[in-house]
Amino acid sequence: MSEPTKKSMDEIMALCKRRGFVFQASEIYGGLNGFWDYGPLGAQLKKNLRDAWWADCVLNPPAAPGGGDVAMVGLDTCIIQHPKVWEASGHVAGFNDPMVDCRESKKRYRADHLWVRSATGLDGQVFLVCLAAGGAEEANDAWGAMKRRKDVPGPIWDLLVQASGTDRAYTDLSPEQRAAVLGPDASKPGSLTDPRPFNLMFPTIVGATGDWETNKAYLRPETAQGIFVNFKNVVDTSRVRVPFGIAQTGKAFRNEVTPRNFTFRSREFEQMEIEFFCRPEDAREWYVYWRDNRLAWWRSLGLASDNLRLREHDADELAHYAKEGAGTSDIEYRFPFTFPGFGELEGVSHRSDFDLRQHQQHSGVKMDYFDQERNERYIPHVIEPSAGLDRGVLALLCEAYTPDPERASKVYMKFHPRIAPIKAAVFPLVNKDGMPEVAERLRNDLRARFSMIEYDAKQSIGKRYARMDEAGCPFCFTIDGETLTDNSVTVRDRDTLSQERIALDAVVGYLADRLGSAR
RNA sequence: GCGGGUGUAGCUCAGUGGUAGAGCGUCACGUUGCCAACGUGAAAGUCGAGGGUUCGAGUCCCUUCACCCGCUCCA
Repeated sequence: MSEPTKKSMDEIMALCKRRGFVFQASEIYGGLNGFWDYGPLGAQLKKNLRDAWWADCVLNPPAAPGGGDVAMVGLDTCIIQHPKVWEASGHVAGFNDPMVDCRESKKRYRADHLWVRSATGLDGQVFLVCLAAGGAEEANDAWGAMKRRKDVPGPIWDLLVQASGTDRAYTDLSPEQRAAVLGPDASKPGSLTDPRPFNLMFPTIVGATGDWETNKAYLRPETAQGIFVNFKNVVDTSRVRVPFGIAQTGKAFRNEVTPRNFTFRSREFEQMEIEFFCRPEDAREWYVYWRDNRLAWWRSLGLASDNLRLREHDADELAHYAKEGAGTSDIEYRFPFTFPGFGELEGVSHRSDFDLRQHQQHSGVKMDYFDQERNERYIPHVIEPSAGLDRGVLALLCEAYTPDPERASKVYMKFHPRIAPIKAAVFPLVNKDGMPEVAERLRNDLRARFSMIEYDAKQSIGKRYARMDEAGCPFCFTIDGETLTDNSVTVRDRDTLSQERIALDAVVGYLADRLGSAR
């Protein structure tokens, strides 16, 4: 195993454009920040990844911890849900955090993390600010920590020592008072902006004559809630019993503060989410099951190098629904733009019974589940493996990108055959002498049986191999003069460049063996 | 949101005030007959967009958009 090296994101992006994997959205109008389109090869690659996920999570999930079957069903819910869904889920409150910028230090803070004490400086009253995420009690500790710091400049130190009074929220100050506030990382007062709201959800209007006041709705910021609000429907109609899971893929939308890093942080993106419902006592066991199986799944698609890792969250970074749960972890990939760091591909978290309980409370509909085997009633706990489909595609593109100065294309895409957009190519060595007829017949046979099959009779054979290298096609079958006499063809392997002769009528079997369940 | 950089053909880039260019790729024809071969030819550009200065702007100025990098943010 060679040392991981940093690939050039610029080169990967150039190839994505050149070969039709990814285009900038609305490109002819100058593009739109945070939006990307998939070209012909990218669309197929993304579909292959989505299909592999569905096949391995819904249709044929890994065996249960104690052996035996795991019950999984699929769902496809709306992008626009009732606005109350997002009040219940916490997104209306949580996605509207007011933020404060510091003009001097260029830092940005959540307004509700800023706590204020007053002091009297040379120019009159000054307000000091400290940073504390937990609330007023934690702010008290934060002041103590500030006083123990050795790098506080003298004038500020003088203010700090005499700062007094109870902690007040920054958001409670008047505009005049804010002008006298000394930011946590500033040297002079008045560098902080007013709190500005950040609406991470996309608002929209339902109804052709709707107005913003009465008909406001949101594009979903996650697919998960569509599953939770259908929990009862699935239980009542699908003959599933706890433990079981509901899976869904689909678009989600977030007004990211800073879309960045190619498709990694997009404002429109696709998720692949599972909500797995289980008894509270079994949450830890199922958490471990999904965490380990999801990691193994990404490995099985070719992200098998040191570029993939599992990271358990620390207690202090857990989301509101996951505190004190069975665990939360990220499956992370080392992207060129995060190198040597990692970026999140999938999060596996124990959401406890938070969501079902919230919806029960807000809707008034009972979400508890009667377990007939145990004769007990409870609201199930949830283990959520939530993967980013577009991030998965990006990781596959980055992992596959393999520079090779020795070959004509200088680079090839080493996709796992299962997710490679083009499964195989068929070439007549020469576009005459009966070869095209045989090649076209083979192409038709393969297309009837497998996914995307490329046919190319143009230009030299070397160029055609090189084109397939950049597209990441794993196998090329070439019909030559010998085929016409003995019905054999050559197979050219993308990764080894080796060729072998096999019988024409063995090609279908050859491909089927190597593509496995993927077609 | 702040700072830095970039933006010219599908891709990589040259072009410092005076006719829009090259290499590669793409396409056609010929030749070749297993790794971007060769020959001839062709298509392809709102020079990111808008405004200004100028006799004249790809080039200078202003504004704006997009992408990359560093902060920031990331339920």
